Amino acid sequence: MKIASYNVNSLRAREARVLAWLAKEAPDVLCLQELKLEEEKFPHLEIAALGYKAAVYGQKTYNGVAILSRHELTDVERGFGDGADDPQARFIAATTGGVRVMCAYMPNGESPSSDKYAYKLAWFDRLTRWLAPRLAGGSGAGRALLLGDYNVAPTDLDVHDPAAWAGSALCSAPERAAFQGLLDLGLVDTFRALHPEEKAFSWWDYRMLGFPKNRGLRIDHVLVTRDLMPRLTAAWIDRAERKGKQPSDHAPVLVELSDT
DNA sequence: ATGTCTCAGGGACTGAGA
Repeated sequence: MKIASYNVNSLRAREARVLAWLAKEAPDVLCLQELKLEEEKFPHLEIAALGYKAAVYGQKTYNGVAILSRHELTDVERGFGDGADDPQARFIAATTGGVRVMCAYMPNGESPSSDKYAYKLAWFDRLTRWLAPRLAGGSGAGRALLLGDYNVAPTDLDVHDPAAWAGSALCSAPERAAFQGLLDLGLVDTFRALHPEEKAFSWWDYRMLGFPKNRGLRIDHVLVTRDLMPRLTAAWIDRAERKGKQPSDHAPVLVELSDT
């Protein structure tokens, strides 16, 4: 079972490219972030033509997430349902192919002095509180994945120039602590588990020749429950998808799980 | 070197967000 996550930075601007990637890569499940459109504008027909069902949580202009799957999608949850009155569409979960898939677009945070940074830390706290009871037990609790654009580089190994990024949003200690808080719930960073020493990135700034100079960060992650780890056979970043004409600023990240 | 991309509003460009 191949499961992928891809921040597309506008599905409208990237539709042909994303559909071509989906057809070529043929994952069982694909989580999308930064759709930047309402569900009414989601290309349901084109996605269905490739053999996928879709659960969408959209929003005009910003944010927006979706889960695509070759299998049925059940028990769809949009947002945390925690009464926070948050209009930002950043989280969707569904059960498919025998696993619980949770797709997230974490806030960027801008800079530690920004209101957006406080929102980011609060959002991680809401996610952690939402997740804790769901991973604590019950049927299926042990077979779950949390994947998406975390907007956090967990360690300096995930940063092209740690000194330049020290203390900045995406790399600051409180954000890394929030990321660790998710691991403490019993989740594992799949890429790092299989590639403990590898310096690899999933996002490169459009500016300053970020990609040609490989000045990137690893901020897109596939976390899985410890119960799923014995099934994990591969975890990788599709760096080639960041090349070519009109790419997203992110590359897709993927994992392969054996069937049993 | 605040250097790119995307969107909305409004109908050319500016500002926001990343």
